[in-house]
Amino acid sequence: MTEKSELPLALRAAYLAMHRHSDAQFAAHGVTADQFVLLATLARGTALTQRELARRMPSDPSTVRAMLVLLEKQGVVERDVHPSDSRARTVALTAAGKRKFRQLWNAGESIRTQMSEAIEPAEASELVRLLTRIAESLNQGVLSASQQTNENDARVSPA
Amino acid sequence: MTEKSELPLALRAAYLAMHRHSDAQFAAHGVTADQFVLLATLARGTALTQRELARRMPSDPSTVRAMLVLLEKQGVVERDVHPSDSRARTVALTAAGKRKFRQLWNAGESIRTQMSEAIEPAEASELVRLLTRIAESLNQGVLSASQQTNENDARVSPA
DNA sequence: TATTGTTATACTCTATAACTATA
DNA sequence: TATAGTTATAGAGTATAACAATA
Repeated sequence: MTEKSELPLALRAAYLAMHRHSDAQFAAHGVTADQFVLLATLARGTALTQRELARRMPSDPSTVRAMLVLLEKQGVVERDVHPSDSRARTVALTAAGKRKFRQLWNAGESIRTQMSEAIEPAEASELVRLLTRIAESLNQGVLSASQQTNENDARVSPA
Repeated sequence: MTEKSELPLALRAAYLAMHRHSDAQFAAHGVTADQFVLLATLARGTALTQRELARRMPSDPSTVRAMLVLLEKQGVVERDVHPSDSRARTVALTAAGKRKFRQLWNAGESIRTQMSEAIEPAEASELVRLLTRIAESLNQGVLSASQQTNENDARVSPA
């Protein structure tokens, strides 16, 4: 019962600490922690549609659009018409965006190190497992049918 | 190495899921998840100064002030001059604020239940322990001397 | 001199709803 | 009819810097 009421605040405290340190670290590179997540998502799955990008963040399509507009101004992201669905637009890192992302990944290394070294290696994998399970449990029944596509779907090739 | 790079995203995913579900749950009561955290902080340590409230959230004093202005309009929070330090102001829940907080606590019960039931009880206490350790590690050296006061300090009685 | 809080200001993220164009 | 994206709009959190009042 104690953990039940403490867990939300502990989760919040850990996330906020990470988020603020990340913002501080990335500020020198002109991006926010959330923009870093967007770039990282693109780096792992190139040429996603905006909708698919939003689903993976996870975030809202209109939020993602606002972020993309900012990132396009920086020249790190570009949008092109989708080859088979002319309603849709694909999003990808530019060459400059890929360089920027590598810089950002290195800039974030100290935070990742500090987080993983705060606990034992076995505890880290346990922690990831528990966090993932909680996220899945909370999101149970929230995703619409179209959002439940497989991670390997929704590339440029027809979903 | 896998966990090291996955942990940040897993932490983010779990927090965002919780935060969005909380916002949705509290929206019917006219408050946000972050405002709930502020009210909960007040409920546990009445008559804090704004600065101390910000430290415990944790948040920024000017952010907290913006939130307090919104909450004062709702009549759930009141600020009074500090009895011994007339620069400072104490913040407390009004009677209506205490009622509101009890409603909100009940409204959040389903989320707390869902989170704690997604994992084993023993895992829940482990999870809280690991999250707390990570937060502490990240905040190491960040707090200024005045912020490192004991949890029992900084009430209305002289700190 | 240092600290508490306020004010002004600006930016990012968030999200809903109405809309256009296309599937 | 449903879907992808845009636009307009609004609000909420975040944080910095300059300032007044007080310790």
